[in-house]
Amino acid sequence: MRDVAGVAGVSLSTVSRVITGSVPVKPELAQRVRDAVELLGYRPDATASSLRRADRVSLTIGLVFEDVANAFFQAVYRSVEDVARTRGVLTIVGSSDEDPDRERELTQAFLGRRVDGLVIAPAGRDQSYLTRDREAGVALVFVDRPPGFIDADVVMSDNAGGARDGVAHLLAAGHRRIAFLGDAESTFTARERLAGYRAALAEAGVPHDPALVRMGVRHPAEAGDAAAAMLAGTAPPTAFFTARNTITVGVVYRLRSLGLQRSIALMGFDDLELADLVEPGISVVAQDPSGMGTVAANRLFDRIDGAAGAYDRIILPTRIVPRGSGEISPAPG
Amino acid sequence: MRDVAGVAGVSLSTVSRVITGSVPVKPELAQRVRDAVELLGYRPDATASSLRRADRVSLTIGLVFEDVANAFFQAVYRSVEDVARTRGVLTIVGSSDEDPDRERELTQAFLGRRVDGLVIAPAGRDQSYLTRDREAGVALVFVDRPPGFIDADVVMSDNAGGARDGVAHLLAAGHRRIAFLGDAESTFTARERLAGYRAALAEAGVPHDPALVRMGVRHPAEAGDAAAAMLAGTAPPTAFFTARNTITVGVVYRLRSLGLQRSIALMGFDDLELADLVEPGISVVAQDPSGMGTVAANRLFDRIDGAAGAYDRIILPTRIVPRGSGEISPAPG
DNA sequence: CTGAAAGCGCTTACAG
DNA sequence: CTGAAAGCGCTTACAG
Repeated sequence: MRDVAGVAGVSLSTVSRVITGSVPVKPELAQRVRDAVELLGYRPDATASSLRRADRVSLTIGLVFEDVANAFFQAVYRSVEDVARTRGVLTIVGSSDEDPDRERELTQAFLGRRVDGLVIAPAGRDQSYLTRDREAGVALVFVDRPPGFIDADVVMSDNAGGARDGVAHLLAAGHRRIAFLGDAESTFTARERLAGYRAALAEAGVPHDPALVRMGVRHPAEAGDAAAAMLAGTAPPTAFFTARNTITVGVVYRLRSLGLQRSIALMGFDDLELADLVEPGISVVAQDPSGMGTVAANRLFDRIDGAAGAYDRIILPTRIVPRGSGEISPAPG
Repeated sequence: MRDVAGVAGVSLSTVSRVITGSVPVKPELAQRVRDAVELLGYRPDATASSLRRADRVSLTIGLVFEDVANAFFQAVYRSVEDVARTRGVLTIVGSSDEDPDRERELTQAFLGRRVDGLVIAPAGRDQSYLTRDREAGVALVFVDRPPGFIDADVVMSDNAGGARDGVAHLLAAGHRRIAFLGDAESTFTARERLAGYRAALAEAGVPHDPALVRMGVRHPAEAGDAAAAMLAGTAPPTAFFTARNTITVGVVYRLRSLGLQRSIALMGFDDLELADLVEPGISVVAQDPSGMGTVAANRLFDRIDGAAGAYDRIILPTRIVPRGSGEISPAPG
C-alpha cells in the first residue's frame, strides 16, 4: 500500500479511501491510485484491514460440521455459502468427525481467525466454552442438534416427528415387528428419532421389543451386521427403520445380499442419491438440508447485524418419500 | 493480550512468549500468564499474529472448486483437509460454478486473507492473474485440469486414457455405435475424454459418426434429453459413454423410463454412490479423488515449505469398475 | 530470562 | 477533498 501511495504520489489515507470507497476522492487522484494498484499488482490485506476497522468485521464465518463429506452437511454448507456469498462473506468449514475435542479445536481455530459468526452442528454435549466469545460479539447458530449449557438459536429437523411418521408408515403397511437401527445414544438426533419410533409404536398399541432396537450403529458395515443378526434371531423383524443415511445404505446392501430386499420393508431417515433407481426404490423420511442452511445463515447474519431478541428453536418439517421399500407388506404368518 | 499482561503482572513480550512457546519463560511467570488467559477467556488473534511474524504465515490455505456439492470435489476436499489438519492449517473452500469471473473473485478473496497456498480446479482458461501472487510467495497447485498461461504443479486424472479404456470396454462387448455425451468443449476434461473416445474408436477401426457425439451437456435433465434424442434417431446408438457423473445420472434415469436399461449399454466417467445397487449396476471409469487431494495437498505444502524445482504434471490412473451396464451386448441385428 | 520500543498493513479521527 | 499521526493486536530485534 505504501508503494501504491508512492507511485500515485498521494498519501496512504487517500489510497485507503479509494480502495474502500468510504469517502469521495477527486476523480483524477482516484484514477492515479487505480493505475498504481494495477501496475504493482497490489492486493489489499483484508486481515490488516479488519484489525484496524472500527467494526472489526472480518467478513468470514465458520462452519463446524460432523463431516463435510456427508451429503446432508454438504447441502447445508452449500446453501450457507450461497447466502454468505451475496454478502461478500467467506466461509470456512471443518469436520469434527463427531469428536468433541475436535469440535472445540476447530472452533478455537476459527475464533482465532476472528470469524464474525459460527454455524455449529455440535458433537459434544457442552458448548458453554463459547459464552465468552459470544459476549465478545461472535454470532452463534446451531444446526441439526441443540447446543448444551448455552442458550442460542438452533435450527433442526423434526427428528422425533419424522421418525414417528416413518414408523407409522410401516405400521400402516401392516408391520408389527419393526426394528430400529440408530447412531450412538449420545447423539441428540439418534435419541430423538428413537423417541419418535417408540411414540409411533405406543400410539398403535404395538408392544416395544428391546431386541428390535440397536443403537451405536454408524458405518454401513456395522449396520449390515446388526440387521443380519436381528434377522437370524428367533423373532426376526419384518421391517427396518434406519435412523441415518449411512445406516440405510448398509442395510440396503445387506438385504440385497440376503435376497430379502423385496420381502423385508425398509424406511430410512434422511434421503440418498439414486434412491429411486434401486429396486425396490428406497423409501425415506427426507429432511431439508438446503432449507436448514438458508434459515441458519439468515439467522446468523441477522445476529451479526445486531439483531437482539430471544433465541429461537426453529424446527423444520420432514417429508415421507415413498419409493417402494417402505410399502412392502409383511409376509403372511 | 494487554489485559492478560496486566493481570499476570508481566510485559506483553512475556505473554507472547508463553503463548507461542517460542522462547523459554520462567515456569512461575508462565503459570501466571496461563492463569490470566484462563481467567479472562483470552483468545489470541491469529490474524494480528501473522501480520507481525517474520514468516508472515497465515496457516490457512484456499481451495477453489467447481462445486463443493459435487461428490468428486467433496472427496478431494476432504483429503486435502485431512493433510492440512495434521499441520494445524485451516482450509477455506469456495465454488466457482464453472464461472471464470467467480473463480477469480474467490481467488482474490482468499489472497486478500493472505492464504499461504491455493489449490485450484480452474474454471477459466487463463490463470496468469496469479503470477504476481506466486512471486509474492503464494504456493499454487492445480487439480483436475491444467491452468492456462501460467506454469504450475498440476495433478489430474488420466482423462484421455480412462475414456479410451472405457470405450474400449464397450467395444469389447461388441458395440460399434457408441454415443458420447460430454460437458462443454471449453472444459479441459471434456475435451480430453472426447479425445480418448475417438482414440478408442480409431484403434478399433470403427468409423466416427458425429451424430453420436453431443457436447455441452451438463445437468441430468439435459443429458437425458440428449440421450432420448439420439435413441429416436435413424441410426441409434447401442451404447452410451457418459463423460461426467451428472450426465451418467441423467442417462440412467432416462434409459430406465424408456425401459431400455437392460438393452442399451452404459459406461460412465467418474463413480457414483449406490451405483452397484441399481439394476443393472452402473459400470464406470473411476477416478481417485482422495488420492488427488492427498497428492495435491502434499505438493502444496512442499512448495509452501520452500521446495524449488520444476513444476510437475502428475497424472493419476483411472480404473474400470464393471457392474453390469457396461457389459450389455448389442442387440443382434 | 525479561521488558521497552518499533513496526506489520491497514483505517480513522483530526486538522487543514 | 487530502495528509500526518495514532493505533488495531500482535512479534521481534535490542538491551539488560
